[in-house]
Amino acid sequence: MRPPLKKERASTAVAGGGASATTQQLQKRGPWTPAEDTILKEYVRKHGAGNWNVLQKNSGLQRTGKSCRLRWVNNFRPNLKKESFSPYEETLILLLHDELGNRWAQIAKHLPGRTDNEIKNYWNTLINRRKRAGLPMYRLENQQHMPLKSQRQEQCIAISPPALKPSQAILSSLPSAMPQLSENQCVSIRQCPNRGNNISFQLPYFTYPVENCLGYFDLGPPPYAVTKELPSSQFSSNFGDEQMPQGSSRLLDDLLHVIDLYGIEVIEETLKADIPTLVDLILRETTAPTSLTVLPGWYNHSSGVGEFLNDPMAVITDKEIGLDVQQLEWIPTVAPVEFY
DNA sequence: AACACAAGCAACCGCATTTGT
DNA sequence: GACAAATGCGGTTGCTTGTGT
Repeated sequence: MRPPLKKERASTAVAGGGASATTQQLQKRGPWTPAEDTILKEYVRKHGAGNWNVLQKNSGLQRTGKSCRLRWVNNFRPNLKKESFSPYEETLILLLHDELGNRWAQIAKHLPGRTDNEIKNYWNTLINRRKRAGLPMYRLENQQHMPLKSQRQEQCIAISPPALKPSQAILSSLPSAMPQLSENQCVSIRQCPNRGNNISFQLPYFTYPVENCLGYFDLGPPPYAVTKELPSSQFSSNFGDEQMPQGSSRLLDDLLHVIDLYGIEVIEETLKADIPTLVDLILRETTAPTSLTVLPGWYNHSSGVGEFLNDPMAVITDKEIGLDVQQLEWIPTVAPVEFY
């Protein structure tokens, strides 16, 4: 049985905002009926949207002007989209929320055909889902905030750039049961306190799910894990001493995914005004002489992993860091890795 | 089949801002 | 400029629907 309602909706209840209690007591509340919708649409067709209180007085609708406006804006406004959010729209919401916060109306202006209400609902659903799953929120203030450089120095023995471009020695050392790395895929080797399904590198910015881990080298405790490089880790490392711009690495991954799908013009056109810092950094990085190259199909949406290839000259090999992979014991991960 | 619970979404409420007089 | 009404916005509620037991 559902819990007792805190406040039952009643047709005689006093609604908020504007009109007197006497007037409000006559107003109908709750879900709109098809008949009411027809009256509303017909009135707006004849007289246009706006003057909602006049509409309420002249149309015969027993609804407040506010209620009429809300019903129109959220359901009958021209060019409203009815389908679910696309991955592009979802990404835009994440990015814009990171920049603008809970300013739903501002966010909605960047998503034609979408209402602030549905964006707000989408966000709240997303947040609740992540809470239930025990996942962190996207915004930086919800994470431990440290400059990336110091994180790397403390936590990693090798991280991009230079990424560890697998040499033939590494490639040939992979057991046949493991998915094969291609020549141009980048990996990192990091200390890893544990193995199995719950591995985490315990970095504020990077929490690698198991599918990003290709396997482990035993160099003596602790074990070292080999991971595919997320786009953001490749990308952000080129910022030098700069801190990560607003947004988590996952957020940057999502944005790079958008660029991969729709081209860099998309972010220039739609996001430049809202998140200039992040967009500027991306534009700078992607147009610099030693530009990074997004490989086609680097992003696997289902697993959330991807590849981002550095300038070939910036990549070092296992030999260059003196790692003799032939002497290492290779232990496959529990879960197979999806490759593309 | 009946019930309990969770999730998603439409609508409400109160406050802030804008517009009209 | 002062005031009132209209409109817009964001937080919240509670209804509907789906799923598990």
